[in-house]
Amino acid sequence: MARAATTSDVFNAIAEPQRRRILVLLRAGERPVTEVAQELGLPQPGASKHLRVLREVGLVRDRRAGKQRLYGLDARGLRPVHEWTGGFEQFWNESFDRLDAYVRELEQARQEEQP
Amino acid sequence: MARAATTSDVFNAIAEPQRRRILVLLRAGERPVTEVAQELGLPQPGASKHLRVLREVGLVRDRRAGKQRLYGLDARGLRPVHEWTGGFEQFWNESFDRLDAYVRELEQARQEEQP
DNA sequence: TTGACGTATGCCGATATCGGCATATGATTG
DNA sequence: CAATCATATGCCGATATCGGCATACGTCAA
Repeated sequence: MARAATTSDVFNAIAEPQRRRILVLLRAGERPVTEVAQELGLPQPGASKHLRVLREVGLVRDRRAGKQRLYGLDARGLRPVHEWTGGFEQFWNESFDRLDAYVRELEQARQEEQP
Repeated sequence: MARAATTSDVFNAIAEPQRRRILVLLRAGERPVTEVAQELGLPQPGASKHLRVLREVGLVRDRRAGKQRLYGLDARGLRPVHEWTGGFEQFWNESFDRLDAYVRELEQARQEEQP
């Protein structure tokens, strides 16, 4: 192993809790950094930085509105994530069965230990 | 800001490309570390470490099988991610509209600049 | 222009991360 | 028990990350 991917990809962008909160907040509509920071209880520079990351991966767009800069959601980038996880949907339920099978195997193995 | 969440949560676990590859591979069935490493072209220690992370967040289970230790998928943990992203589904399409609106705004603003 | 507001950036410290390598630990078989 | 195969760990280096703080930059209004 020798260092690999980091930020600048959607999976990483949403790995950060604060950024997830920001995205959720922006579902309610565009907002200037200040408001984001305030509503989430974040320092302004922090909010700014997170928004930068989100912008770089394309999850957020910004537009000037006079003195302010409004940030708005662009959720299209989340679709791949949704689809990727969706690829495991059939396993969510199956997992239980597998777990059962596994447990049953254990039981059996234990019984065979002391015949 | 002062340090926050890291690994040990599903979002972070799947932020790593290699780990995503491992999960996909395990959809095809249980495998010992060696096979995972081999099929993905990873060094064994590397594979072991990634599997450890995946195990810690519960995306993977392991069971002994004689000399080997078989790793199997437990996709249940991916469900929250799927659902979280699903919460933005309605915005995937809407985003286009917003983009259009945004572009239109720009046009208008530009025209107002040179009347 | 000067000021005032809104926002981004730079630098720092603390801490994780991932990969590579060597090696320890575990289990099985002879 | 020794040898062997399977797997996990430890340690390292390079690099990111996130947060905090101060401060630069940008834009508008008087």
